[in-house]
Amino acid sequence: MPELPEVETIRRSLKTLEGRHIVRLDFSSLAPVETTQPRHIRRALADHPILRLERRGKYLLIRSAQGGALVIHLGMSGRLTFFDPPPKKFENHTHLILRFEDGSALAYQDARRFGTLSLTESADGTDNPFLQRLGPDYIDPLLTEEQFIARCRRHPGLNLKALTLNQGIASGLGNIYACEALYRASLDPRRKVRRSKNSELASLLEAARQSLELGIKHGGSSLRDYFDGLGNRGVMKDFLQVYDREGQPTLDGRGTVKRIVQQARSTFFCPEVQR
DNA sequence: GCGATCCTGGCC
DNA sequence: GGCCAGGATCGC
Repeated sequence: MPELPEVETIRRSLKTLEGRHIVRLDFSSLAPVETTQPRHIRRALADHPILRLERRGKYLLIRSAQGGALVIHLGMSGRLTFFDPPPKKFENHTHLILRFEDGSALAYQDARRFGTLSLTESADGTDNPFLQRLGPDYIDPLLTEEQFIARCRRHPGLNLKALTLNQGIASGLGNIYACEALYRASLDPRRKVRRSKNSELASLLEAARQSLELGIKHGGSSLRDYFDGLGNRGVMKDFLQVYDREGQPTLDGRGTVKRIVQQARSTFFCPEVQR
């Protein structure tokens, strides 16, 4: 479900968590398949305040004043919601509840359980297997064109759609913003990296940045499941050029949107614009 | 590099 | 009942 703009919006909406003292962590018996042992997570977080929230690609980090951080991936259906006061009974599929000293709570909910809950004890996350394989953030200003192109060139056989979805090359794009970025760069998602010029890869980086920043500006795309940490919707859906518009004109009216399947996922694109 | 696979829920 | 869904890993 959530891509970089959605996770960033959630992060910003949960600024209220900073300084809140965690007194208890309640895990469900059906936590996501990839969950670090609850007792390890408890040991790292319980009885200490939250220092701040960080983001790496689509991962959200809840950093404890103790130094370590809970590393959350929301998968397809994950949701984080702050409650003050919390309800007596939480919604179905709530797998973790952080309870704070003042009675408020943060709930992690994930029906499909594709998400992950893990830990890092280091500042840079290099001790965490998920963060370890992550490439630089697309919106990290320290990521240069040259570096991005070099990282792309390691995968000459990938088509451009698969390239954009690969979090090891650069991180943060998911299916929505991958389609949007390729449209913005006027690049055909079926084209191979080896058939692409350096200037085209550079324009893909720039297009990805603009697509993601626009998503952040509009609070993310609420298509079905996504809400920020306070339960608010994002309006980016109204600004999407091609995603979920099969058979309709692109938002800017430059052509008609087609849907194809790549890597077993829908790609929305406009053949008249993208070559 | 590609397809199958992990899950549940909503919609036709 | 079948198909689809903001994801990513794993085995061939």
